[in-house]
Amino acid sequence: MEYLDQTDLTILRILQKDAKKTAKEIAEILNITPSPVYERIRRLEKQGYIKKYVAILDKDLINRSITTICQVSMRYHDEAFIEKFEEQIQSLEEVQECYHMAGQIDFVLKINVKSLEEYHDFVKYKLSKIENIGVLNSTFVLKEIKHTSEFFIG
Amino acid sequence: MEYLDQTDLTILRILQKDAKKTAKEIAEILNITPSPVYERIRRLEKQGYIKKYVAILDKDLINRSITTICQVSMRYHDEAFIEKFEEQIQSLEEVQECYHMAGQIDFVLKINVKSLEEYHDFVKYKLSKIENIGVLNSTFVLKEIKHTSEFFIG
DNA sequence: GGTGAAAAATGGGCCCC
DNA sequence: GGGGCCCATTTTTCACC
Repeated sequence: MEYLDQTDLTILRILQKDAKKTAKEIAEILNITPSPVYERIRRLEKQGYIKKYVAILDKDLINRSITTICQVSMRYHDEAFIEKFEEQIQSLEEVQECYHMAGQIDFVLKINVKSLEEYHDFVKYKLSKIENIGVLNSTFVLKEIKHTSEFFIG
Repeated sequence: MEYLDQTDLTILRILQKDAKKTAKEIAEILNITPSPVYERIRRLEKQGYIKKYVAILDKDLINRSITTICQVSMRYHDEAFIEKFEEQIQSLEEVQECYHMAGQIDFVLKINVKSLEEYHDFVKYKLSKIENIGVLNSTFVLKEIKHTSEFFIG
């Protein structure tokens, strides 16, 4: 694995805040010409540092205002059950995040829905249909204090 | 607030998956010319549906492999304490997400760090320095099953 | 650093509500 | 008459040498 220099890190910091910044703009910040900036960005994409570029939408405007954190524990912990659970979670479009955890809680899920009614339907018809779920504990987000896709670089 | 038609929704679905799709490519999918696609995207940006465009980085490659979910409860629930807590959390760059929750747990945080040692330092020197924290319970992510910035549209 | 290709952005004009 | 779409043009950016 090759290491990144300060120029690479600066480029990554800029792009994870604003992917629309042009190579020219970044070049001005770095006091170099646009060409090496292009090349570095292409390299960072190719090496996998930059996975993709996405638009971040306003969840209230697109009617996904309700966010819940849902803790799930399995009844049995066979490899097969775990894998099947993970597979099924992937396909649930309401689930934005899912983590397999250390400790008593097996999985933590973050779910976005339109309304409390929709969450009810989600749990009733989708989540609880997954077999082998033991404990299922939902808590509702009152306010989003911070939510970013950025990582601290450096 | 104006409503979005199916064309708008399709554009949003495409862009939150891949912001590099050109207006021309989107136009081909929609069977229209690029111009209305441009115009709609500008409008969606102006109206706030699209908040920003960002690069998604690989957290392992940039050395943020350790993710923890941290549950925090406050000792006192004065407005002033809550607001100060929220303010201080905003400025912690290790914290990627923070939600004010309903229920016994006041806040849920998602934190990315390089190593267990760094997490130790984070809790010791940053998080626990915030006054009025009562309970602080960290659990570690063993595996990221799903993590997307996309919302289900529709 | 420079060049050809491509995409973004803009403006005029058309058609259908 | 207005909104949305198409087409043509200019400007900017990209990608490659």
